[in-house]
Amino acid sequence: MSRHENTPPPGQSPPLRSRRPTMADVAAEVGVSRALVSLVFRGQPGASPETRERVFEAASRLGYRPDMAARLLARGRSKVLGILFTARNPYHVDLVEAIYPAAEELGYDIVLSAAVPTRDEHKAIEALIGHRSEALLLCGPTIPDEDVHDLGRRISTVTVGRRVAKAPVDTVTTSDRPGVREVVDYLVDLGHRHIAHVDGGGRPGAPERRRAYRDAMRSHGLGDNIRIIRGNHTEEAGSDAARAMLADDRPLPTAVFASNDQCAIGLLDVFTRAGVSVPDQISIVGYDDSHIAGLSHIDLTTVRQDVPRLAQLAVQAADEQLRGVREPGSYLKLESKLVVRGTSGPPAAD
Amino acid sequence: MSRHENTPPPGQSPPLRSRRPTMADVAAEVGVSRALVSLVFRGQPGASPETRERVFEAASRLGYRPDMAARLLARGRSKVLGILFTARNPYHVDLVEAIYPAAEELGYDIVLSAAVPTRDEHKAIEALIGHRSEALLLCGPTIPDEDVHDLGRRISTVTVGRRVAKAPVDTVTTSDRPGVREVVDYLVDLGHRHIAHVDGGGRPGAPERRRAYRDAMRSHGLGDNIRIIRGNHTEEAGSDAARAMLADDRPLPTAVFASNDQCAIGLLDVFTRAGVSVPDQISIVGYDDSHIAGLSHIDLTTVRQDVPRLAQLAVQAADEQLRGVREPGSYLKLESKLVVRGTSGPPAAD
DNA sequence: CTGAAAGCGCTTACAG
DNA sequence: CTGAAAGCGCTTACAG
Repeated sequence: MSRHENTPPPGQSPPLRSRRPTMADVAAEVGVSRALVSLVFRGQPGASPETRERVFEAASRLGYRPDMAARLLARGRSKVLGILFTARNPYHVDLVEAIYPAAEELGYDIVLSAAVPTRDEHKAIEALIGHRSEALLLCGPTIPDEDVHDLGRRISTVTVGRRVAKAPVDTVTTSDRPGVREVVDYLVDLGHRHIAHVDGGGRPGAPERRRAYRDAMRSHGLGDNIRIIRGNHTEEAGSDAARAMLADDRPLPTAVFASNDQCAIGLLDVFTRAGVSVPDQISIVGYDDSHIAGLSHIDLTTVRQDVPRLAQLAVQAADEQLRGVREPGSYLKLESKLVVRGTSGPPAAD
Repeated sequence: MSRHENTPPPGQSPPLRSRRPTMADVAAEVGVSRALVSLVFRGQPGASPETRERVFEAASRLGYRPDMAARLLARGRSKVLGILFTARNPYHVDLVEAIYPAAEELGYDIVLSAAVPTRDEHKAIEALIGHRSEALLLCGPTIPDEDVHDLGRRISTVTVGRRVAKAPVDTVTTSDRPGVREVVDYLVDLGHRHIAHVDGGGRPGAPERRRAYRDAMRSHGLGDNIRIIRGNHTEEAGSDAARAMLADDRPLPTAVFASNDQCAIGLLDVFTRAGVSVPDQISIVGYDDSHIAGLSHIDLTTVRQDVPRLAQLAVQAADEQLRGVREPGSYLKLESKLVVRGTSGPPAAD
C-alpha cells in the first residue's frame, strides 16, 4: 500500500507512512479486545479509566484514527450532516463556522461541500449524499423550488434562509420584515426621506426584503420615494448599483439599504472612491452582519442575523427529522437586530 | 431506518425517504448482477452501451448514489484527497475551486475541512485523515514546522504556499522574490521612492516577501527608505497599518506594498475613507490576485499567483507520492505576474 | 471485560 | 456478461 512498505523503518515508531493502523493494531498493542477499543473510542461505558488511558495512549503512539468510512458503514446511523454552502459568501462561511459546534453538541459529524463557479449546487449536493449524509443543511440554496421539494422527499433536509412553501423540508431563517422595517424606521428617524434599496434579485430572502422595504416606505408616507435598484448578493452588484446611481440624472438618495453585506460593501467602496462621503453624504446599511461587516475599516451598519442560533436550530431540526419526532415542514423565524455602526448617520442638511 | 418505513408510500416511486437504495436494488431493477452495476458506475469497460443506459436510468429513477463509505472501504485505494483551507481566506477559496477540477482530472475525490476560529488546523487535519484521505493538500498551513514534518511522515502531504525545509512533504508555491522585485521595480519606475511594506508576520510566504522587499529597495539605492509595518494576512491588519501610518509623524509613503490582497484591501479602505486618494496620493499593491482583487470596485494592482496551475501541480504531486514514483520533498516554484489595475500610479508631483 | 460472529455496501478477482 | 466469494475496518449484540 505504502511505497515505504519494503523500506525498513529507521528505528522509530510509528514507521514512516506504514499501513494505516487499525483498531486491531491498537487492541494488540494494549492487549485488549477490538470491541473494547471500539467502545473506548465511542466513549461508551464499560472500560476502566486506566484501560481508557492506555488505549488512547497506544492509539496516539501508533497514529491511529478511527476510519470514518468503516465506522459509517458499520453503524446503523451515520450521524453525518452534509452542509452545502457557497465558498465565496462570507455569511455562509459564518454559518459553517457556527454549525461545527452545534453539530458536535448533538453528536453529528459534518461533511462540507462547496458550491463554486465550476461546481454547481446539484453536484455539491450529490457529493454530500454520496458521503452518507443522513440529512442535508443547505445554506441559502438557489436551486429551483421543485428541486428542493424532490430533495426533501428523498432525504431529511433543512434550508437556512430560504423558504419553499409546502416542501417537505424544515426551514430556519430570520424574519425579514421586522428587520427591514427597523432599518427604514431608523433611517427615517434620522431624517432620511430618499432611501433607495439595492435588492438581491431572486436570491434567498431578497424578494421578502424588497417587499418589506416597499411596505415600510409606504407606511412612512414615502411611497413616492421608493427606489429599487436591481442587484444580487455580491460586491459586484453593489458597485454596479452605485455606479448606476452616480450616473443617474436624479440626485443621489441620502441612504441606501442593500440586500446583504457584500452588496453594501460594493456600494460603500464605489461611493467612497467617487468622493461621496459615507455617512455624511450618503448612509449605507447592509444585511446579515457577516464577519466582514464588523471589520474596523468597513464598520457597516447592518441587520444582524443570529447565526449561532440559526445554526443550532438548523442542526436541531435535522436531528428531529432523523429521530422522527415530527413531520418535516417546520418553519422557524428568528428575530434580527439592527447593528448601528459607522456607515449611517443623519442626512446632510441642505 | 426511516420514520416513514411503516407509512405506505403515496403511490409514487421512489417512496418518500425510503431506505437508501443500494447497488443490489439497482441490479434487481435492471435485471443484471451487482458486479455489472458496480462496473458501470466506475466507468469500466465490460457493459454494452444499452446496458449502461438502463443502469443509469434505473439508478436515477431510484435515487441511487454509490455509497462512498462502502466504496472507500472496499477499494484498496480510497483516491480521496483531503483539503485543508481557511474558510475566511479568499485566496484559499480560489485554490479550493481550482483543486476540484484538477482532482477530477486524475480521478480523485475531494474532502474539504475548514479551519475556522473555533476549529484549529490540527482538528481539521485529523478529520481529513479520519475520512480516509490518502493524501493531504494543505493550503497555507500555519501549524509549526515540526507538525508538518510529523504529518509528512504519517501521510502523503503537499503544502501549497508554505515551505518547510527537509520535511517529507511536497511543496508547490509561487516564487516570492521575482514577484516582489517586479512590484518594487514597477513602483520605482513610476517615480516612487517612499515605498512601505505591510508584512504578513509569520504567515506562509510573508518572511520571504519581506526579505525580497528589503533587497529590492536596497538594490535601487533606497535602503534608507525601507519601512516595514508589521501585519498579517487579514483586512484588519491592513486597516490597522493604514491608521498607524496616518497617525505617524512621518509623511505618508507614496506607495504601500501589502503582503496579500486582504491586507491591501484594509489599507485601501482606510486611506480612501480618510480622504487620501488612491492612487493619486498613495499607490497600493497587493499579492495573490484572489478573486476579490479583480472586483471592479476594488480593482487592485497585485501579484498574480497562477492558481489553476498551483492546484494542478499540487494534485499531481500528491498523485506521484501515492504512486510512489519518487520520494516526497519536491519543491516547485511558479512564476508570478504583476497585474496592474487601478490602485497604482505615479506619485503626486510635489 | 473477552471472543466469536454477523453485517454495513461496496470492489475485486475469478471461474464460467 | 453472471454469480459466488472474500474482504475493507469498523459496530453491534451476545454468550460467557
